[in-house]
Amino acid sequence: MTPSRTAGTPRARARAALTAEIKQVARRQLVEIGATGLSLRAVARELGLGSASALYRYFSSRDALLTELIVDSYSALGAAAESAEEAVHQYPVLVRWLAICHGVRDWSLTNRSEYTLIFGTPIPGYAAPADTAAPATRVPTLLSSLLADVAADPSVARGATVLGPAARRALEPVLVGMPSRVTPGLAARGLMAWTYLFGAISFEVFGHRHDVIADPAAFFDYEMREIAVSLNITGPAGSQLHRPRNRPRER
Amino acid sequence: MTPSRTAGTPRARARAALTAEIKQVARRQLVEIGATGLSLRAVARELGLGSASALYRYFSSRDALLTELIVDSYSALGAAAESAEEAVHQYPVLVRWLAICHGVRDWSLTNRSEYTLIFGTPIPGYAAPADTAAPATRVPTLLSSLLADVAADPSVARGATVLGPAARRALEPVLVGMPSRVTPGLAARGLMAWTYLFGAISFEVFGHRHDVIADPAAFFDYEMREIAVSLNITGPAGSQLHRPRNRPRER
DNA sequence: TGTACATCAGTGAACGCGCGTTCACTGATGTAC
DNA sequence: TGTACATCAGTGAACGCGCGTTCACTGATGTAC
Repeated sequence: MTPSRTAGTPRARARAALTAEIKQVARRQLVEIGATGLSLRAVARELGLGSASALYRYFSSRDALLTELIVDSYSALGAAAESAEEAVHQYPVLVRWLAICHGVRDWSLTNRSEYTLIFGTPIPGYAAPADTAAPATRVPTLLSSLLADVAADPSVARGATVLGPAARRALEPVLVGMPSRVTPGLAARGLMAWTYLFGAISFEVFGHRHDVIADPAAFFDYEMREIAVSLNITGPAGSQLHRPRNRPRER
Repeated sequence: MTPSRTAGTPRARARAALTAEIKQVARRQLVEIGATGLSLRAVARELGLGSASALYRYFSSRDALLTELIVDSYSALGAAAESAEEAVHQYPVLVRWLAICHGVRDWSLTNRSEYTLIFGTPIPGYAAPADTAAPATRVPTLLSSLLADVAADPSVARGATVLGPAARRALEPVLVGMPSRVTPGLAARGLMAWTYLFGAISFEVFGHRHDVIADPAAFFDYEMREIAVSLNITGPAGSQLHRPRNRPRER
């Protein structure tokens, strides 16, 4: 906040501040109108700028602003997942898995429009540039390293997960990036867990669980434990004891 | 096609035909611009109508047109799932489950914009009226009756699926509408299967599997078989023999 | 420290385009006697 | 069968609004000597 703590000249600081403010306002507007309706003129209006053209000093086009918002969203989601995991890194795998799941869900519910930006309907007429690819992999990467630990943990009972040749070939792109300890069968289960995690959250965020599930948080906890079982993460009997304080309790 | 086969006066027939044509054009435009951008003027233009106001003879507003498209989409999806199941109704549960899954997926990939309409980002500013509720339940209803058959089938090995009190309470709205034979544990698995089915399809339709899975059809078949296992639908050893002709083969 | 110049931020008009909806209207189709 | 009237389909202008982007510009801030 104080000038001494911020790098650069006053002008550079003002620039950085307004850039951030523009994104902030744009994010807020996404809630009401969605990505398709995001309007530079409306953003300028809310910022009190006399003209929309002023924004072109900060973003080269509407799509450039959208791209930055998308990159920021992926990064924020990745950071939320990573810090949730980090907080319980020394606990058993089940606890870490649940921390990631709840971290992702909490972020998604708190930042619905940003979640929608990255996991909702692709924006018509908008082609995501390459910049968005890297931040998009943060959660998958985190899950991969968790899988590696699952594979390495001798205390985890492991059923033989056999993968047919067709499924194995289909999964080739995933297997390439996987830690070597992770067997194809486990990678397949991991991909399914990833699919399920975001499928469940999308259903909740988009309202498809509205009249279906009375207590979404409780059911989410239940279903993620079930998915853990499918990952061969069988919670230790005393896992209740290992659960960190700020995880939702099963009621 | 011939007048004798169509009910009503010539005028009524013309009206029905144009109503259908409007929806057809609107559906086509959804592909390019999405639901938010659906424009009565653009539809009128493509139809060769001299003015957009002519459409108000057929739909009372833009939202009314959207509602009809949504209802139609739910109905078409439901019909696709039902007919896929019907074609293999006499086969074992596993075959029926897979038929439903592939039926839903095939329809969704063929009708991406309609899928997006009902399972994509909610349309900002649009509130779905009650008319959409009933057709939305067709697939869940179909799955419920499949679950009932799973519960009744003595040849299906059933592990005791225990549901904690919290998860059970969370599921109450679902349990109310379930066939009585379906235990809460099975209902929970069924809800998870439903979540997974649409989670996987949404990922595919929205492009999140693009650089991840080389052969989406093959992996989809694999994952739905895995989900079947979680439903305690263990395929009979000879299920290969029972698979109907037009299901994709595992390669 | 003071002056001259360059850089940057923001303005406001303009271009060319889009939209949903209302309304008074012209003509054609259908109906009742 | 023929006429008089009512219903309906489609027109075109208008209202009031929105948008992204370009461009010449004013004034303030920063920099080099």
